[in-house]
Amino acid sequence: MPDNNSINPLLWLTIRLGRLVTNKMHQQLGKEEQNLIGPHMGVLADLFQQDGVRQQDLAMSNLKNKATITRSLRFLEQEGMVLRSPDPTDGRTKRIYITSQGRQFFQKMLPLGQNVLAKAVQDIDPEALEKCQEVLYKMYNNLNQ
Amino acid sequence: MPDNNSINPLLWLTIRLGRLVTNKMHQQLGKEEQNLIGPHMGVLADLFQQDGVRQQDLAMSNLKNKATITRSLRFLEQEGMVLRSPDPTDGRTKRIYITSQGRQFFQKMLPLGQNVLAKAVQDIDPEALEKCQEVLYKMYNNLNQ
DNA sequence: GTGTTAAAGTTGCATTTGCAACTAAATTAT
DNA sequence: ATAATTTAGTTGCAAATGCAACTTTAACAC
Repeated sequence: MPDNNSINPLLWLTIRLGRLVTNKMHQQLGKEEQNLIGPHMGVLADLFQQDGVRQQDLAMSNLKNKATITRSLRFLEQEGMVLRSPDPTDGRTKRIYITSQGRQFFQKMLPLGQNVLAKAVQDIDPEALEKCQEVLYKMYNNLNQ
Repeated sequence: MPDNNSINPLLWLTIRLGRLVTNKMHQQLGKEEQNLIGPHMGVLADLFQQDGVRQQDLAMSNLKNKATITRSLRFLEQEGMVLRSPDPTDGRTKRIYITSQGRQFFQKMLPLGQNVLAKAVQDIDPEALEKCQEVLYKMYNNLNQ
């Protein structure tokens, strides 16, 4: 039976592990890169996987407010990492593209994620990890409706 | 073989799921409670489970900077949720206690977490969930060294 | 077609946050 | 014992964030 009078450990873990991974990723970055890109990494990561999207799309996938995305993109554009071009068929919309510089930069960051991952999964059965990932993915989809 | 040229889905999931759960918890709160306690909920949650701890302990378990904890506690103290009393044996340290008002308030919040949990885990095999939780716990401990 | 409603993005404002520098107290070295 | 180092907590500052209000454009109603 569910214990309604104490904190659920699964929710607690998702929140804290997410924060821990975020912090560790941030620590992996050098000082320059921390200031350069820290909190905007998620936006760049999304664009690395798919660009040409709208700011609203980035807001939803990043789970951040669209105003925050506006400012992240302004920053990333100043740094030459992304481009904003007006949508030809919808005057309200801007399509966001990652530049080759942005892509190169992000690619340099990928091994840092591998470092964090390696530490996170040490001594964990790969099959259990795979199953865990599937469950997390289901939880994500369940909640993100 | 590990794919070093793309974003690792497990890390991505931990970060995004944590953010999603945090957002959903926040949405569960009423307007008053959002302003009252939103980002300080984690501190109150920790104190609900164990109080009499130092601010530094709260910073570590919350994975936040100790300066942030200072300010969260100042806020929570003003709201009558916590007490700060000087440690009798160490003049640098303050011991933090949750008040009965704080405990009552947090207890009212617990069902909201159950709502989020119920949506998150729907249609997931309970045994798989249990295994997943164990893996997350291991990852947390691995990273938090 | 005109008027109404909805959507995409931006800005003002207040809050949260981390870092670095600081104070005060305890611990360690010598 | 005294000096140097470490630790707990606070504060100044700059950056990130969300909400609400706003502008501009599109979609819809009639």
